[in-house]
Amino acid sequence: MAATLERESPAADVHLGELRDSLGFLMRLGQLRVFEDYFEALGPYGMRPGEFSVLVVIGHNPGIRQGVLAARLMIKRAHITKVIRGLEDQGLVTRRIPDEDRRVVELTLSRKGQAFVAERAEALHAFDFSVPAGMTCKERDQLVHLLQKLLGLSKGDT
Amino acid sequence: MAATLERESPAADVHLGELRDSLGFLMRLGQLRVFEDYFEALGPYGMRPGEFSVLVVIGHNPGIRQGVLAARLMIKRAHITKVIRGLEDQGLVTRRIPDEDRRVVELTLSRKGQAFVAERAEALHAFDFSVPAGMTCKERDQLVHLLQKLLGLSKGDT
DNA sequence: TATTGTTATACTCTATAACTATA
DNA sequence: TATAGTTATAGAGTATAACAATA
Repeated sequence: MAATLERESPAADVHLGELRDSLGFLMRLGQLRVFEDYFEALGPYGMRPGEFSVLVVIGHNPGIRQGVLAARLMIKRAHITKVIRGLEDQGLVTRRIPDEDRRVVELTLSRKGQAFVAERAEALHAFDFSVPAGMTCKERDQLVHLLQKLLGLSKGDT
Repeated sequence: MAATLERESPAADVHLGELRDSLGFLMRLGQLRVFEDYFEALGPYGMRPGEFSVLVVIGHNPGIRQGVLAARLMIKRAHITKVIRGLEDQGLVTRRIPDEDRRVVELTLSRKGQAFVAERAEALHAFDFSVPAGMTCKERDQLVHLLQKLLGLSKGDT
């Protein structure tokens, strides 16, 4: 009963047909499922997945250019602008326009941003090491590994 | 160059830190990646993933109740109402309120809806059997299998 | 009272294109 | 001319709560 947020109907025996083997369909539903668990575990900490991943990546790449960040996170340029401004307004992120190329924006975590991430790192870590219902720990690791391959992260850098 | 829709920056060597092993993060990016391929392959056919999966499931479950459909597809009741009305306006779906329980709505594909799905089934099938760049066919199947486990579809019905 | 679906509202995310300033 | 970022606008998707009809 903790599986779905809104399980007012028994969706048990529904025939999915070809969707049952569709990677796109399974990825979509799988993401919803995992995010459900994510919000259950981390919602109280006031972190939304998208924004938090932006903070983590900036934290690991001080001075990263906004466009590079957007490309890596598959966020559109027009959208990342809004996200970054939001984080800047909260005092979590610092923008800097370097003299070498005054078109680009370099991003860094502020003291407050570093603290914000640090405070939530443990909860995120705990969640990431939890095992989804119905899977073994080994299967979870295998899933993570295959997703890394799908995304071309297998032997790339951390 | 076919990988990302908007690759205006070399997002190559970005450090992801703990995100690299985060199931939620990987599922989110993975879904975006797969949907990118999906739109590239099936966009011309005028199918959006969400709506199309609704049609396929109704096709495989004639007379399915709206609430059951929503629960299975993890769509909120308030949202499925709009989706179904849109499909009804296009003449693809038929709604029926049975006399046994006049609260519920039973959904069926119209002739036109059946044709719509049939016309696109082959393209979908071809896409679902394609292998994402960087993966072997075996790895793709393994990924599908693990996602089915994550979603509790392993031994359930079709 | 509980259930099913609907309506209304607001917010997030995405998509697109036009714009600026810099190179 | 090309690039990096911004702005504006529209649309899709989602979340929430209040509501009507029916059970």
